[in-house]
Amino acid sequence: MLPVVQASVPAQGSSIFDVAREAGVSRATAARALGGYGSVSEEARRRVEAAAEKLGYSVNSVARSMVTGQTMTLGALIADVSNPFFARVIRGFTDGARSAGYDVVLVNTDETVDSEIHGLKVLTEKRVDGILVAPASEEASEHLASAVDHGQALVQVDRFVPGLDTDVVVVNNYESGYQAVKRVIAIGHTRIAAPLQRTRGHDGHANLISSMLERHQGYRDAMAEAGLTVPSAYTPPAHGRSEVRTAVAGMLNSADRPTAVFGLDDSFTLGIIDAVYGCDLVVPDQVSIFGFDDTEWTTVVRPPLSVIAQPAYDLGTCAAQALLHRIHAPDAPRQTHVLPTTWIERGSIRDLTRTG
Amino acid sequence: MLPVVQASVPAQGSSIFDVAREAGVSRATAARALGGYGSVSEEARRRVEAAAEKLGYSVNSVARSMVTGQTMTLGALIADVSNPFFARVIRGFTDGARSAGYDVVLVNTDETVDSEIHGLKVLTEKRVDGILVAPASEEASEHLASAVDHGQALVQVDRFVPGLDTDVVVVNNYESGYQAVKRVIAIGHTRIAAPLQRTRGHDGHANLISSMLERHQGYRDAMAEAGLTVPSAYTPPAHGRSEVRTAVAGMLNSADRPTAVFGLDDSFTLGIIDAVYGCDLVVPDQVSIFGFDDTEWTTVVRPPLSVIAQPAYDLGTCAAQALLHRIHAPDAPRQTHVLPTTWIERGSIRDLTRTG
DNA sequence: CCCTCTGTTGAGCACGTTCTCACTCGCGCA
DNA sequence: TGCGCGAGTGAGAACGTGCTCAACAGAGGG
Repeated sequence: MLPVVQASVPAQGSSIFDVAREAGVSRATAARALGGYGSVSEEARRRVEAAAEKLGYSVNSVARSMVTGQTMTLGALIADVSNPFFARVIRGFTDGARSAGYDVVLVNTDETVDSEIHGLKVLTEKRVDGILVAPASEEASEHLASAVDHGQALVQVDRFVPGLDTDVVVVNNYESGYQAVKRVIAIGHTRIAAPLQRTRGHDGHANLISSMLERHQGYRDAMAEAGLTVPSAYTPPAHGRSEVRTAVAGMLNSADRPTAVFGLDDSFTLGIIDAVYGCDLVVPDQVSIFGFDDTEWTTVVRPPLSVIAQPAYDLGTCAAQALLHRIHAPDAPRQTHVLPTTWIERGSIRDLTRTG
Repeated sequence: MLPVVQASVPAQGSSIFDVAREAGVSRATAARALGGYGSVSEEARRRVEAAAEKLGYSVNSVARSMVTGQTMTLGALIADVSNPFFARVIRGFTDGARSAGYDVVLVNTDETVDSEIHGLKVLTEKRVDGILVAPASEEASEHLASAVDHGQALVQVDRFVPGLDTDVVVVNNYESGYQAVKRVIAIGHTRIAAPLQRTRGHDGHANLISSMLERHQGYRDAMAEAGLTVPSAYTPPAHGRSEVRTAVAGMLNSADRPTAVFGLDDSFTLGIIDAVYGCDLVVPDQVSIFGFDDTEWTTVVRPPLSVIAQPAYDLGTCAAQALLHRIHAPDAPRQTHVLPTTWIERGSIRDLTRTG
């Protein structure tokens, strides 16, 4: 009877102990050869490398993390990856992390505080080295403050909780909204609408999002500065594309129809376009539209859409850099990075100062 | 001089040992109380829970993984999260994983074999319990085969490497392309174009992607079956929106202009629309367009776009389920899940059998 | 009184790695 | 010969957890 030949590549993976035995050296020597530290003879190094190759050895990062105290992993707590804006932020974040040898665990919160709390707990237990967060609420943020107190490296992106002592990476939402509306006023518009993000707090929390609030505040200040009043019907609270569609359809059918509508984000702008088409209105002749965030589709609608473009990818890379810097220097002063937006004039806004 | 009071919540986090000491019990008892196994007296349980609360104790998942051998983490090796299709797949995948207590590490490959190899290596070292992969190439896949041989749980999504022994979750790409083109032929079109995905192999690999190939094969078979010849100018190889735009603009300006153009994916369809607009052609009067994948913008272009909709989110959840099942039952027979697509008729295809 | 059974507890091993410490050996120099 | 020195090596600690094993106390039955 032939002896059973042991499989050269065990299913459960081989440890450095197996490599050492195969190479005929101790664990310490094998570790030195593979880890590239200490001093190892040329002969031993060759044998260890051959053994590792033969056994298909793969370092166990989990065990390494036990010793080093770092997981080389970052966490990302965002609303929804399938939202194109966050998708680009995440892409930038993973690229920035990866170039420094870090990987990213992704958690979606759907703007829900409960999910954010649970996600934060899981990421903490997984001992990620840092966390990117787009906070779900300005109000309910004790869990984030607690994480910061425990020394967790945190960076807030897109929006931020006032008073939370972390690095922040945002665009100038207030100024962008203010300037865009000012431009639209300058070409003769006086009736400008801007649906407001509706707070939805099934858990009793307000869910105020600073970025949306600031954009809207910029809009209101530009209106007020020009001496224009904003009827409350122009700022209906809504959540998501279909609610915006309904709300905007209502105001477009009213006697006091706005001449321009401002979409605070991608989904709002889509809802506004839906409503305009539903009311059979012509853009920009009968109603002008402008939005926040320049997604891929803004050039395939007719007329192409004028937008405030924000550098979503760069927000992600910048956040990664800030976070890695924080991990490296925990006590360095917190920084707020404000990235510039770009006004892209296309053809969706009518110039009312020109006749015809 | 006042004695220095030790911080109640140490920055580097407390272990179960600290909790046990605080509660005045042994590590084993504290572990039992917190882990909910074995038997612990009511008194001890209360003291341990109070101590854990006071110290802000958080289980160390890394150490737990050392013992249990599982990380409760899955990996995702996809081309690009900022691609809306993959963003939705990933959302479905993370949702499916999360509902079973798993988290997801995200790695982008940009359809590059080198990145895929490196990403697979990292995920393996991190000892993820399973990996979702949208293979970058049919040809260069030894690394994937090797992972399967080593017992790594793998599921292929959107596309697959023939002969690779894993679960597969796809849509019926061939049939979808075939049926769509057959419909278009049925309403009188004979000159139908479909730009082909260009293989870009800077590393010498072919980078053939089965999903794109199958859609295109369906198109060619439908054409052949109707006795229609496809000039090579109708299937220019291109990569990405701008290359497609250029290629399609060329054929639209030629004498042998197609009456309909089929976009094999989201970015192709966008490029086709770019070209049509650039040539000042009217859709569908002068040229018809239909595409694969129903993204959010397909209803805001005029006319709204007729598409083959695919359940991207469901692909993700289905892949998560398949992967979790595989982890639980490593030797169960491999399955291929084919999810249905939906033909959505909107208004971007002209019926040539009707006059006017 | 002794024995058994049950509830509760603590000691200690294992996971796989990184890294420190101590040891051996060969060589050069006083 | 004795000593120091450096290269190379192995033993072993540490990280924090899950879990097994043995011990111990108290209750209850014979």
